[in-house]
Amino acid sequence: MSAPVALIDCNNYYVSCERAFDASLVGVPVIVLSNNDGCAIARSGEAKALGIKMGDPVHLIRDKIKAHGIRVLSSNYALYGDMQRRVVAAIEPFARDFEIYSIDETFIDFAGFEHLDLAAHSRDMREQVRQWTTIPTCVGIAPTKTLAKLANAAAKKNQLFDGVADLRDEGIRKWVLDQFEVGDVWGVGRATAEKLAALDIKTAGCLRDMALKHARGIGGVVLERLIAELRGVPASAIETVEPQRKGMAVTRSFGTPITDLDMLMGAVTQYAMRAGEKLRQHGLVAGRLTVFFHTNRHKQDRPQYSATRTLGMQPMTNDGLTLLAYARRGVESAWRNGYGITKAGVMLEDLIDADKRPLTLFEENNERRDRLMAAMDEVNNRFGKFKAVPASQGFKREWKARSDSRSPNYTTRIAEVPSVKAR
DNA sequence: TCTGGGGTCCTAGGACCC
DNA sequence: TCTGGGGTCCTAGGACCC
Repeated sequence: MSAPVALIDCNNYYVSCERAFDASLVGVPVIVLSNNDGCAIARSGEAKALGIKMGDPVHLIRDKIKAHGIRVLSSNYALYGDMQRRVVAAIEPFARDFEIYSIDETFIDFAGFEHLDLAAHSRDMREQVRQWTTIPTCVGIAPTKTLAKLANAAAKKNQLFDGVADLRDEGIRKWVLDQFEVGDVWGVGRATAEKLAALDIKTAGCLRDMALKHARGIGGVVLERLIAELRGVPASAIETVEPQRKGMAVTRSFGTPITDLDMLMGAVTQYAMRAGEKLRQHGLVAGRLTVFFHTNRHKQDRPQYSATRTLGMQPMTNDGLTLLAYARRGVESAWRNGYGITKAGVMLEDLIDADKRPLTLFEENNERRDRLMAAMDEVNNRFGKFKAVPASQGFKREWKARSDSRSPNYTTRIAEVPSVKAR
């Protein structure tokens, strides 16, 4: 049998982070909203029990929120990102190697740990995370990542497991696989689940037993690999080094629709500058920029317009003002009067390390510009976002996303650190 | 009034080459 | 009747994930 892997996953992560600093949120239904306060992207157990679904638009559940006194919070990514560091620090001593898979999930390589009682070991790990961060977690152990995902889901769903499910045992594995729907399997989305259902493949157990050749026709190599994993044959390794990123994006919905070119330029200016900041943070340059904007697709009775412009950038760059110039060009060429634009974004592709950047013929010396960017980064880091901006960003930012009930930056801004009062 | 943001991977098809 | 056979590279779009 292949070496065991585990997945440790934080329960209701964003809500749990908020609860770590606000005891009044414990024991009551809580939801955390997406950017722009649009829909529910995290729910406490109590909120789930009230029937709030992942992604429910908040304006459609107003009645429920009111009737049950559900606490509603805007998302606070600075807090969640910082808490993740603490969670990972607690996990680290328990693992030989690990892969941070998402903001609330970490895969663990337990190769060489087989002599331990891994369930007990995992319970100790959960306890460590809880002690350091108050955040509750579940752990799934299995021979493959896909099975570890299912094990984790089983640990969350079934009290019997007491937070840690080990699917290395064939009998338990079979029992669990027959309990989960095919759409619950990691990598099976709605489209594939529908195709499989038409073939009467409805549970994870059925999917495991599907003929590989048949699977290839339905879901390509992806589904084929997934079935191998369900059978206990690893098709995806634990990636312990962070892979080079392929793209980077800054996109936002607007608090109110934009009908004016200058105002759209204001938003796009901010996104391009922010994209440049992200490039510099990661020590990268980009060779291609895409700018897009569109109307509200949920309002089909209104005039719709959607535009995308992709521009090659030579030389490759991470200079904010250069990115901005490309983005402006794209927006100008695509703009049409008479539409209410509700979302726009800047995306960067062809990323490489800044020090591997190919030099082009007759390239100018960029030292002054590099210093300007470094100075802007410094100002914005020290004094807060958007303190140093190009004039085209404007000062009003009327299109700014809503974020009406964001919690304080308890751990990342000194002025917002909670204080303990002596009595 | 009102529906997120940021990623990855795969596939099909076109352009181009020998 | 009938119009090569590979390759590579690039792009757009779909599907999926958290």
